[in-house]
Amino acid sequence: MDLVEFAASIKAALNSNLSVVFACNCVVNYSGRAESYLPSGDRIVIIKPDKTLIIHQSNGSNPVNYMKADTNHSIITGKGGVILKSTNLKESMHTEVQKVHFFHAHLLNDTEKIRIVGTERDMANHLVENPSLVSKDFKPLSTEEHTKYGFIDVFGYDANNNLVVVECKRYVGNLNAVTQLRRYVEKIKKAKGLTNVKGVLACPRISPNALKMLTDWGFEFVSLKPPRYLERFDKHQRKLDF
Amino acid sequence: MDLVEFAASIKAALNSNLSVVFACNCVVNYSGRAESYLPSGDRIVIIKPDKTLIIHQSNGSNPVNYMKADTNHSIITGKGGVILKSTNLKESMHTEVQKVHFFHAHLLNDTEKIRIVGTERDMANHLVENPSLVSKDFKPLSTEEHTKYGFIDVFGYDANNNLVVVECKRYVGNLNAVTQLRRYVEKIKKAKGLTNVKGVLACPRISPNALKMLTDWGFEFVSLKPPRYLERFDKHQRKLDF
DNA sequence: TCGGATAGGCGCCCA
DNA sequence: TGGGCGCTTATCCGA
Repeated sequence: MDLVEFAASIKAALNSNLSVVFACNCVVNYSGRAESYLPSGDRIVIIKPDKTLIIHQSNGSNPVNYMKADTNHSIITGKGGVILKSTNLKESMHTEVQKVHFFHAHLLNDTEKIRIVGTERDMANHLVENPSLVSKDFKPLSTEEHTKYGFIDVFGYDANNNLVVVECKRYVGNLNAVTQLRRYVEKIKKAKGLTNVKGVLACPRISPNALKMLTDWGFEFVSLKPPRYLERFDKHQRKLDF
Repeated sequence: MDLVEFAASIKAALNSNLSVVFACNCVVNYSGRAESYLPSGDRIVIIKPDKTLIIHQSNGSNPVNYMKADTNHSIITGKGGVILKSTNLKESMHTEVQKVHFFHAHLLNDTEKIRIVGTERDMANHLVENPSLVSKDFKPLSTEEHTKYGFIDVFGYDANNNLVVVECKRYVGNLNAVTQLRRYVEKIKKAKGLTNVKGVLACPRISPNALKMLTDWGFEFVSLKPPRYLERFDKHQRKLDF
């Protein structure tokens, strides 16, 4: 497809709610929350009906350049090529298109949303249903994250009526997770005027540095994996293989 | 393109280092770090030469499903449709393709890397070159992040030879930034046996809660925007408009 | 809209 | 390879 046809096609598509997909040789400049410059090369460009623009190089799962939804896109044709000019309130991007490898504009019908299981919230609910995973004497009170004491994953008491704060992490517990737990414990101590508040970090495993900081601060580590209710699908699928 | 042709085309493309781009109606199942299920709908699918797979719905800048680089992709054809089976060491994904709207496999030549200005590191360098932005008497020592005391943005002394630790944030300083700064200051105090170590959080602005915690801990807020050396490009481009 | 926190975060650097 | 952390983080959720 030549640049003249490209300019006409993309102009038409941008006035619809089609999804635009093309590959081209281009130069990209961005100015907004930062500044960036990407010299000439072949990339894949997608403009979605919500006016999100993403530009992908041939590696990695993140776009090299992008503009968020509700961006205005316009086409400027000149002797130097075609420029896709994308602007919103705080940012602007210029994509100088030199050569178009292919172009498609297609209506995508999709009303579905992804369902994900195995999040931090799922871990918290799992702990409330199985309090012995925290400790023999743990009595959970709530998973209400937005208490007035902060956004705490699980909250409860031990046998001596000491408050227990549990922070869940899906993956490896690190220094940040420990400081977060510490912040919650201190907040509750101050708010309630208590000196004995237990802190528990529940995650599949924990980094050595984080474990040291955790024990230095008198907190506990509980090994816990996120629940995986759908794990059967893989086996199920295998049965359906043709 | 019918499913038979699609199966043959994608098989051929997967054995090359072409970038594969297609739109289709599909159902996606994922199992790995979590589990997910995405019912039938039209999406854009990209498989890159590095074997990254991304699936995009018609909104937002992130893929709804994805597999990272170095994933193995295979095609299974059956009476129910074509299944793209993607697996790596810890994860698996099944994309059941029901209908193909378009398909492209293209060689993308791109050796360029993006250059970004206005990062946190740029802020740190800017402070070293303009120490008075921190305070009248600030004498910067280094921007070496990976000291044995932690990954500290800027490090220096004040007029009384007190150590000063500066943490930079590109955007709004929040509770997490303050706890991070606090962790660094405490680590240095302990390691060096000091009682007077200053902590400075440098960012464009700061949330009220974070400011309270910052001052409670005796730290300081310095208002600082990330430097934007390339800001002229936009004006420059405007001159070049045809 | 802002603030706080998660994410199947990703990607980069360094020990 | 794993830990630590920035990111034009994006996205969600509650106040």
